[in-house]
Amino acid sequence: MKINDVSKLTGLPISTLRFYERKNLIPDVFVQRDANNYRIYSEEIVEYLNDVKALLSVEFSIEELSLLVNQQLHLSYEEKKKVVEQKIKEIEDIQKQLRKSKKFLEDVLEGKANFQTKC
Amino acid sequence: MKINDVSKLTGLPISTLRFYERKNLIPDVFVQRDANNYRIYSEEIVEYLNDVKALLSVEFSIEELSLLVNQQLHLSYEEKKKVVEQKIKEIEDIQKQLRKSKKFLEDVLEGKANFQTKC
DNA sequence: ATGAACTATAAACTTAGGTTTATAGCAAGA
DNA sequence: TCTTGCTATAAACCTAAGTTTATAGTTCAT
Repeated sequence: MKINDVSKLTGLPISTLRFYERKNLIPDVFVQRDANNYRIYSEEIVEYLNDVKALLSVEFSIEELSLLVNQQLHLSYEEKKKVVEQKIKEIEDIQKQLRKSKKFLEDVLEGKANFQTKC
Repeated sequence: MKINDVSKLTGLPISTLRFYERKNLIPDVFVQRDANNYRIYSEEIVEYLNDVKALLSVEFSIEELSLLVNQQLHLSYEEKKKVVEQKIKEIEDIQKQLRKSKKFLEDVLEGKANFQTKC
């Protein structure tokens, strides 16, 4: 697969795929170069990038995710577990916050809360 | 209340309070100027800013929120309702995404999924 | 009445997460 | 073969959301 195929299958712009690679977010196993220096991707990159997209979309930064992906070989089980459990906690905090915001907006709709009345 | 009090009560840096004001996120009713041009805030600003923080933290941009806060006087009920319902939908999408990401990380912990085995 | 602490503004700076541009080498169908 | 399209890199550019800096006026405790 060449970069344009990956872009179409994942919805990520080509420029973003190259950018993620520079940020070390694309392990070598997923991409090699052909005789013309074109990137040739394995099929598995698609599922991998879908996970990456999901994790980046809210809770992980590129830097954090890159560290996790690249250092996991050198991390002990306990260390990995700590990082992942911490992230799960962060997700739960965001979920809590979202429930509050949603409630507030629903109250606004019902006239129970309102930016205006707060003024 | 002066700006330092608001900062302490909300946890927002003074620079951020001034920045939000420049972005029209602080309606005039919450802040006036004294003889020295110092900002004098009403008590209600604290609750307002807590709502603002919650909404900004995930789903709203400053620009969007500023529009909503400033234009709501001129919006019909139906228009406001549309904006707010749209935002609620966005929140629900984020919630869905978060549940997926959390599941993925839990699978990683249990060894069911793994960045490494994906390589 | 003076120095430390607080307030103000404008403008420059910062960081993350990309996107765009300039330039150049392959490719593939008419 | 030629032209349209795909690929490459480096470097410049962009936006959001703040933060920092420079400069100046104000206030308060001692």
